[in-house]
Order: sequence, then structure tokens, then C-alpha cells
Amino acid sequence: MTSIDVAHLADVSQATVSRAFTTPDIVAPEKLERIYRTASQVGYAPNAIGRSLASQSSRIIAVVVPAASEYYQHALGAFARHVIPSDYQLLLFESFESDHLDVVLTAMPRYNVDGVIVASSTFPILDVQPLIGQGFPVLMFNQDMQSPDVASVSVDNEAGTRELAGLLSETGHRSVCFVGGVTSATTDQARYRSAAQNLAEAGIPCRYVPAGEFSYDAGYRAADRIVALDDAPDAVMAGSDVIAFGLIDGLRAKGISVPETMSVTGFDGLPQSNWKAYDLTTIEQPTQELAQLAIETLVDRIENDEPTTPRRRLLEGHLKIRGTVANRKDRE
Amino acid sequence: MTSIDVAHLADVSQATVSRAFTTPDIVAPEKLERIYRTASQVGYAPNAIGRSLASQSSRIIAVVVPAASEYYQHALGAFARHVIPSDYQLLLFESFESDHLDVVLTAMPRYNVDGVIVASSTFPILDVQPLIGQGFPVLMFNQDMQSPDVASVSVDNEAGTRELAGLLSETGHRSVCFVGGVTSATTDQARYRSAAQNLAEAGIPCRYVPAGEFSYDAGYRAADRIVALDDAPDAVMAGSDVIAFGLIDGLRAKGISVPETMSVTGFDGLPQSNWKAYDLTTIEQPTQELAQLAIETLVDRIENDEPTTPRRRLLEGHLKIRGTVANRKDRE
DNA sequence: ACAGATACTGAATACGTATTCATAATGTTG
DNA sequence: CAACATTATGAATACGTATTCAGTATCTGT
Repeated sequence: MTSIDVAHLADVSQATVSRAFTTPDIVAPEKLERIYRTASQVGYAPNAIGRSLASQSSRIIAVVVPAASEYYQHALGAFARHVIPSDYQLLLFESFESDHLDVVLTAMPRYNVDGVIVASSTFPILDVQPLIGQGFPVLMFNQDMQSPDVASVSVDNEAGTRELAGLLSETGHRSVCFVGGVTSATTDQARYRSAAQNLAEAGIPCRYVPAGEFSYDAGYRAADRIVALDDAPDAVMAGSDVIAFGLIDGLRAKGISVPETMSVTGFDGLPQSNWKAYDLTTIEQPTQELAQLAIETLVDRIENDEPTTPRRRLLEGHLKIRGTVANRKDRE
Repeated sequence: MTSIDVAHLADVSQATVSRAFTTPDIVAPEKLERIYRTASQVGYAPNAIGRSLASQSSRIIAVVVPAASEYYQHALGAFARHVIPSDYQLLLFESFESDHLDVVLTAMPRYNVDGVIVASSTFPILDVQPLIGQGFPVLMFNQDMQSPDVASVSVDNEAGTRELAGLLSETGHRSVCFVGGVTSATTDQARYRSAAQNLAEAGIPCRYVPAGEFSYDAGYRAADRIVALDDAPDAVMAGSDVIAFGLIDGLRAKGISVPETMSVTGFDGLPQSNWKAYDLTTIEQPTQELAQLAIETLVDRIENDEPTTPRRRLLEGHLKIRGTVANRKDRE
């Protein structure tokens, strides 16, 4: 079934059928109705491939997400949900190790992809450069870039961490460790910096302990290092929820009770953070809103030469006070 | 950059350039080399859209996964990994509620999608029928279908549950409840049937308790119903890991210790099942192997009229004996 | 009633590649 | 060397749609 078949059946030209599906307002109402009727009778829908070739636009958005990350897998679902109303499709690229990036980057121009969402905090920024050079609309999710051609949407890491730091301070904590994941991750840097600064203002020291990656196992192992410290802290801020889960289990395995002797905070607000076994105090990312904003911002840049949406967007996370931060004020 | 440009530069015809990238063996070696050289100089790669239009094949596989399911999100990553060597791309469709299926189904023929992976145990089989009617190669992941035109790959639910039942029997359990998710799910039915049958053979009664959905919250709520039972069982088999997590937390919240007074088993082998807070005894699905097999089977059906891979494949899961099943033999 | 604007329409073309077909050049066999 | 098979190539065409261009019919205001 092609537009030509429908054109014959509805006794109009192929051009008119095409117009009926792209710019209906410039087609006479009675012909429009006739075209739609015959189209639905024979089950015709415009072929996206032909459409792409003719219009030089595929209505496809490529999305790159790290396969290993719980949070970005979660975000992927949100992208999929919010892309529906704008009638784009998602071409999926999961990034495993860095050498697969070439695959990603070469595949994009081939598919006439209209735009790209790069969701990661560890994705090497330089690798995105070729895309920008080719004029692809690029949206960085959770990572900012200086280039004016690159839009970004992310949670306000500084503000979120400030809230957590405030909570620890208010509840009378005296010494904190920040357990980061990948040191090169921009989110990691932003969160640690903000934690250190805000805690310092409250007179609380904050040491950095690297976990090595954003994973449960890394968090579990980091617990050993915390325990081995000369002067153990009374609170640990994890760079992400997944690290926090590992940390909690690791600490408890060492006989350290959370939160009685050591408080723990996370960051992300994964579904698991609300599971009773962890009941983690954390910053919940407004993932649905972030995803919606990301789609909007990218689509704006795809469709308009003069985009009206801001290039850089920050959304506030929500502090979820749950059971892993103790109140140490009473002690005094 | 088009094949015509490259043709001019390399002083050959466009047809030869095309052949160089599709059937290199029928091109003279020296021209081949010349074409590749100029192509890489100017950064040319065949455009997939033009290619799709001409060849009537897009090298795109659509994949439908339920957005809410932890396990299928996990499987999605595996699909993405194993599709790379076969040089197909994944077009992502997350299914939210059933009304979005139309969107999915109409989008597929439009994109000249070569094949479809439907990953779900609750996806209404009838909805897939139109796709089959249109002659799309379809692969059902974790759900079998009678039609000879539909291939399927799934874990052996019966065998897995038999192993779990065997374990419970060997460890001296006397009474079991099976907490299912969605009753209409084929996996749910297969797992319960196998559990009931194998336990019955060992003289152990097995009651069915519906949780309503495959989720943590549903499992948590189901714990109430278990506790309220007149004669509480000494073991609970959950229809999935996620239900088991909720169940464990729900039981513990009611003061019931797991596994001392009640054992719990799961099914799926999610990463979380190995987290210390749960340490869940479960059947681990060989997700990587399943995904690889799924891709292979589908690609075989896309590319060959007479597929050589079996239409229906079952893989054994791996019993992970961890900490949520107690040994009640000693008691006697 | 007339000039001019407006609303629609169809013919023709472009998008980038794969593939058929005919042809030329080369290799093989007796 | 003739007859034929083989290999390699380019011209032409098809894939399905969007869009430009030119043209016709209708409408507006005077």
C-alpha cells in the first residue's frame, strides 16, 4: 500500500495524498475526508522510510545510555514515555565500554537521526564533539557542556546535596565521609564539591572516599575502607543510591548499625530506596519531569532554527527523609 | 556525501560503489581499494534510509518491553548488547498500558522494521496477531505461541520451579504458599502449575495467593494475607524476585523472621537478589544467553526463508541457593 | 464585470541506494 | 582459433514520499 495506490482509489494525485498527511489544512475538506476514508479502508499509513528520504528528517531520536547504570535504565523508560506525544521514535544505543562509541557515532548519521540524547555522567565529552560538528542537535542528560550548540537537562546536584548536608548538620552529625563513584563523572564532582562546601560552612569535616564505580559491590567494598579509618565518621554520603545500598549492607555486615552508629544518604531516589530493607534517606530525582523536559528541549532544537527553550535546565530534586539518618542532637 | 560523490571521486559508477559496500566480492580488488580509500577520506558511509528504501529492509528490529518490569528492563540491556555483532539497530517501544499498543503496531510497518521482539509475559497474545498476519518475523521472549510463524525463547519455568520445589522438600518444609503476580501471565501459570505438581508429589500442599501484579508493593501487601491465613505455611514461593523482595520486607515488618519461621524463594535472579539485605534463594535466568538466542533466532528468520534455528527454545535457569530458605530437617 | 488575490491541485522532480539488464572484457576449453 | 563461459561494469530503474512549480478555478473588492 503506497500513497499512489490511495491516490488512485480516492481519485486524486499522489501529491494530494501526501499533503493530506503532512499539511492537511491546504487540502480541500471533501478530498481530505475521501483520502482518510480510503486510507483507513485499505490500512494505509505513510511509510516513514520514504518520508525520511524525501524530507531529510527521520523523526527518530537516538538515545545513548550506559547499560550498567540502574538510574539511566530507569530514565530510559521515562524518555520512552514522554517521546510518544511528540511522535518521535527512539533508536536505542546502550554503551558498554568506550570502544563501542564508534559504532554509535557512525550509526547515527546513517539513519538520518534527527537528534541525540546522551544520558550519562561519565560519557567522555570529547566523544560527542564529532556529532556537534556535524550539526546534530544534541542533548546531554545529567551532564553540562560549554558549547552553545549543546543543550542540557539535569537535576540540581548542588542544591540536592546541600539539602542532604543541611539535614546531617541539623541532626547533629560531626564528621562525614563522601563515597564517590567514578571520579571523572561530573555528577560525582558536583555532588562532592557541594557536600564539602556546605558541610564546611557548618563546621563539619568531609573526607572523600572513592568507590571506583557506581555499583553495589563498589559500595560494599567501600564500607571496609570507612570502617578501617582512624577516626570513623558518624555519617556517610554516597554518590548514588546504588552505592548507598552496598554501603549499608557492607557496614551492617561489619557490625556497624545504620543509622544508630552511622547515618547513610543516597542520591537518585531509585524505587529500591523506598524498599523497607534499606529505607534510604536520599534525593529523589524528578525523572519524569527531567525526561519530559529533555524531549521538549531536544524537539524544539530539531524543529526550530531559533529554539525558544533555555539551553540549560536544572530541576530541583526532592529530599526524601527516611530511615537511614539518625538524630544525634538528643545525645548531647 | 553520497555514493554518487564517491563514485565521481573514485572514477567509477554509483552502482559499483554500492556493490563495494554490499557485495564486495564481485568488485575488482583495485577498484574496491580505491573506493574504500576515497570513502574513508571523505567520511562516507552508506545511508541507511536510502538503503532501506531500495532494499526493502531496514536492518532495524523493534523491541517491545513493559516499562514497569525490572526484569524486562534488564533483558533490554542484554538485547542491546547482543544485537551489535549482527549489525541491526533496536527501535524501542516501551509498553505502558494496553492502549499504547496501537501506536506500537502502526509504527512498525511504517519503519520497514525487519522483525519484532515482544518481551513480556502479560502482553495479550491476540494483539500480536496483526503483525503475524502482515508477515513480520516475530519473536516472543518469555511467552510461547502456537502459531508456526512465531518463534519463542524463554527460560524453562517448569524446570526452575521444580528445582525450587525440590529444595523446599529436601529441607523439610511442610506447607507452601505460591504468591503469583498477574494471573493471566503465562509465566505465572507455568510456575504455579509446576510448583503445585512437584510439591504435591512430595506430599506438600501448595496454595495460590494472588498478589495482583509483579511488583514490590504487591508482594509487601501479599505478606499480610499470608500472615492472616489460618494455618500459615512454612515457605512462600514468589512468582518473581520483585514480589519476593516485597514479601520478605512485609513478613519481617509483621515480626515474622525469614527464613527462620518462613522461607522465601524468588524467580529471575535480578542483581538485587544477591544484595545482602535480601540474599534471596532464587532461579537465575540466563538472560545474556536468552537474549543472544533471541537475536539469533529472529535474525535467522529475517534473513532466511527456511530458518535453521528451532522455532521454540527453552533454556535452563540456575538455582542460586542463598539465605532465604532454612533447613527444617534438623528440627525433627 | 474586471483585475487581482486566494485556494487547490497535479505533474515533475529529488532524496540515496540496490538491483536488473545489457554489454564489454577476460578467461577457458576443445 | 573459435565457441563459449565467466567476470566486471555502467546505465537505467525502482523504492515511497515531500515539495517545487506552474496552472486552474474560485473569490474579493470596486
